[in-house]
Amino acid sequence: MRAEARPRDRAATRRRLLDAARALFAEHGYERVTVRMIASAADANVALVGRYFGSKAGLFGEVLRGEPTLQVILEGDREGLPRRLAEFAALRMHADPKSRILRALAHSADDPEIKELVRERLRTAFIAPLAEFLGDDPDAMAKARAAAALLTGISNVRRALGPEPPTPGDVDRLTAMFTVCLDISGQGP
Amino acid sequence: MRAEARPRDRAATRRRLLDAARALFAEHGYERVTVRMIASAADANVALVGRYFGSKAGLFGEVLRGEPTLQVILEGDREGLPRRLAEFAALRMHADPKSRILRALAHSADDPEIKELVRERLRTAFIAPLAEFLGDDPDAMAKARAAAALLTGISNVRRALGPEPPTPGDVDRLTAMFTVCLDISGQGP
DNA sequence: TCGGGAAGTATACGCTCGTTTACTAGCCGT
DNA sequence: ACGGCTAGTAAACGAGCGTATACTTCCCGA
Repeated sequence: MRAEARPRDRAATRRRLLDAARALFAEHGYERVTVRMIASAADANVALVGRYFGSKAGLFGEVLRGEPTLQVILEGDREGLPRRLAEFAALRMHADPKSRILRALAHSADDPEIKELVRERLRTAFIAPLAEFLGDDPDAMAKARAAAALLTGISNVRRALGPEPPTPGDVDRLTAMFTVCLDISGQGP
Repeated sequence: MRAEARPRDRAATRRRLLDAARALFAEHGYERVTVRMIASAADANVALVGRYFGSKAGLFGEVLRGEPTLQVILEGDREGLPRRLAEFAALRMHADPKSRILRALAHSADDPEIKELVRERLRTAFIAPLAEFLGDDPDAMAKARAAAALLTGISNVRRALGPEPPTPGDVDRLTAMFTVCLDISGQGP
């Protein structure tokens, strides 16, 4: 199949590889994805991964760098934050392809280079913004860490046990957990 | 070195392999551990893994089967459970070699056979006992799942960001999170 | 004592991985 | 129109993986 050839376009091919890598890394994590899988999904040649991104790790790094942060969830009132986090964790994190990168964070390699990329990403995209949102609370970092633990843990369990759709009760429970985690007293409806 | 030979003892060798596998799987997860690493750590020959356990997956399954459940933590009063869980998550889970297997659960393969082993283990060793402890609450399963999510997530974050020793405040925060998660009203000192 | 079975060993097989190299083919300015 | 930069390709490399096989070494009971 694929009878007709594609025009030769470095930028477009690079983007196709990046998109394919983003989807696959989010779905399976770093180690379970091969450069051949990425190239195949992008309908490109394997060698181009090396050519355009240096290496598989370089490509992974660029994927991480391009992923959105938690900024969207943080925009809004303080009282509603726990529920926004809970809804993100229960509903959006797995459905929205732009948010699934957190799954990859949860089960990636202990290859030092990759580990450093993941660490940096988890800090700058999640914990640091959340801590900043919490203000000058001296425990802000610890609270953000605990929230990150809950968020990634939800991803783990859903992955291991099956992605059954969460009930409203589940979202309420997660909301309560985020509330006490972040020490936010106000409670939504 | 190792100048003198060991007596030939099938049972002992098997046990050494099992112990080495348990430690390594707990430390690195299923995929990052090779049968050669296990054999080397056990000071045994690679082929014996296949001989005694059938395959790497078979060995992994036997490791999981031999791991203790949460039973020890569940023994005790209902009000103290959240704190026992929090202390386990913050302190014992990473220090006690007998408990570290939960780390492996968090970042293991999506090879179907391994995935099923992990799923089964997570259910029978953690979620099911915890749900049973909670009584005939119709939400018991959902609560246990959320608790499992928090527990494995803590492992993730500690692994990714570094295992800095948790502060008493961290344990208090986790206690509060487990409390609202399991909907246990009583609060310890 | 000595032969057979079992414990343990060395090694090779087939495969997949990330990466690299040598090559082909298309476009564009002159 | 054509030569040269460049996107894209095919294939191979070396390493590491799980596994299987043929072999050696040891012990113990007849």
